[in-house]
Amino acid sequence: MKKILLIEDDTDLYALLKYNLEKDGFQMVGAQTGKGAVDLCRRERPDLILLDIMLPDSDGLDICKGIRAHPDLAHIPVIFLTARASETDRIVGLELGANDYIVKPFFVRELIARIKIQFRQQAQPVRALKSGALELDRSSCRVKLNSDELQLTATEFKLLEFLMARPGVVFSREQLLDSVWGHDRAVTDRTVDVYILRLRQKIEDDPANPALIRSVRGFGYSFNEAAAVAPV
Amino acid sequence: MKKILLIEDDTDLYALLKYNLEKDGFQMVGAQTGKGAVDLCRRERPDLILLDIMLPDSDGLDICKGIRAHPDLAHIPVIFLTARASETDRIVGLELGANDYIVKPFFVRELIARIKIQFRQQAQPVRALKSGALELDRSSCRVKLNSDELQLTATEFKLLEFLMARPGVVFSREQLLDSVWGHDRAVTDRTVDVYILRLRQKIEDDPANPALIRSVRGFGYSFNEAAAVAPV
DNA sequence: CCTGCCGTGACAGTTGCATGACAGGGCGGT
DNA sequence: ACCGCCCTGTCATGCAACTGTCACGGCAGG
Repeated sequence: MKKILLIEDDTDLYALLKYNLEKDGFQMVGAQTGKGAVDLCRRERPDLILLDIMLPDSDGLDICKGIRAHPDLAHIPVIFLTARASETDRIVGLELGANDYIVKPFFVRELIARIKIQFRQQAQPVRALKSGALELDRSSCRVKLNSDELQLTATEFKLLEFLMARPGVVFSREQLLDSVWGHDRAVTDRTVDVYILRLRQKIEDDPANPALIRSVRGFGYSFNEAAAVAPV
Repeated sequence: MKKILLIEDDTDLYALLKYNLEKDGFQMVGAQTGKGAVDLCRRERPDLILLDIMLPDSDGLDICKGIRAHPDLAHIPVIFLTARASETDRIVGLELGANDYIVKPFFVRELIARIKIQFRQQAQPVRALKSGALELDRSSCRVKLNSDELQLTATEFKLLEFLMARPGVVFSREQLLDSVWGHDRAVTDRTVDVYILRLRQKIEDDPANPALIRSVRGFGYSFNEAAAVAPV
């Protein structure tokens, strides 16, 4: 869950945002004053900061500068919320290191969408498939079974990746050839059998009694969706 | 220099933006129609896309969807430029994968500031990369192995930097050529092999048994994420 | 029982990668 | 402007691993 620090002196707006953002699943911490905002930030380590520029006791721009100057906090996205709509204000705010600049009044849902953009950009592109003891990591092209790394060939990997991404769905040999081998390849459909065999020998505890890759006589093969919840 | 793709049918606005952005040091390519925008993108490989939503022949939202669906283009930031200011339009645009949504009329300088934010976020804040005995310093372009400085050529450095910044992730030769050499270079993919070889000869204790740069047969190469915690 | 589908082992052919050598060219020094 | 060095990119080669096919046998279902 992402933690958002909200610094806004307007009580009504503060409550409105807190309510809506919590409803959207964010954890909210906040202050209605700018004093000690950088310290608060150091303590709370939020994932994002919503910052009013015009605060009664201090300037949001200075707070932003302070955050950007702090090496441990500099990476945290800052979104300005402000009534200052002039061109100069916008430029100054954006060039000061803010990640977005939203002019009041604004739509709450647009704010939420813009917050999510900040998180989306941080999102790790780790794309892993997991099913019980079997783990497949697309980015590193590694497959683990009970934390032991398996040595799969390229075709074996692509076939397993395709099946694991669609658990429970049965694919004919022709479909697998199209999707894994490529439409242009002229390959016998029995080739699929052989690769299923090789995969089973590597990933199944008992290749003769396959628990992960299911043969569907007359149709093809599928990755067993129940494998994830299979008892020991 | 950053390359920006501008898709905007309004001739005046097109010219205005092209002029101002080029004055700011960006390389501009563009189209005044949405037809074949994704293909254009694949050819040009821009660093950012400015996209009008309402085009005479197609929908900017669809173009954005097409770009996000293409694995090689999905990472490119997209900024919508549009006269559609309603809440729903904004939300749809932002949730479709756009990185920003700017409502016409807008300030050109604000647009430029927002473009720069996209590039700022891409910039790696990490000055130094470290993995076990290997250290790479971006600012000084130096690489040390066990505190001994290595003499790397420019291409070797860029390749190592790219791989070390993304440990564990496997990249195809084509991706490496795109990212390290530049997509416009006409270079054989075997060139990558040679540079991997040269890097290994310099950074690996035993180049024949590489511990840092991993070959993934059929896929490409990756920097070994386990290298940092490798036992003695 | 019989037909057709599937599992399995072996094998020839092909691909992919590591490596050494080499020509062209850019860049710095003079 | 000239020269030379080092970088750059390509090629040829050899080896190891992977790929795809076949043939045989077993099993399931009708």
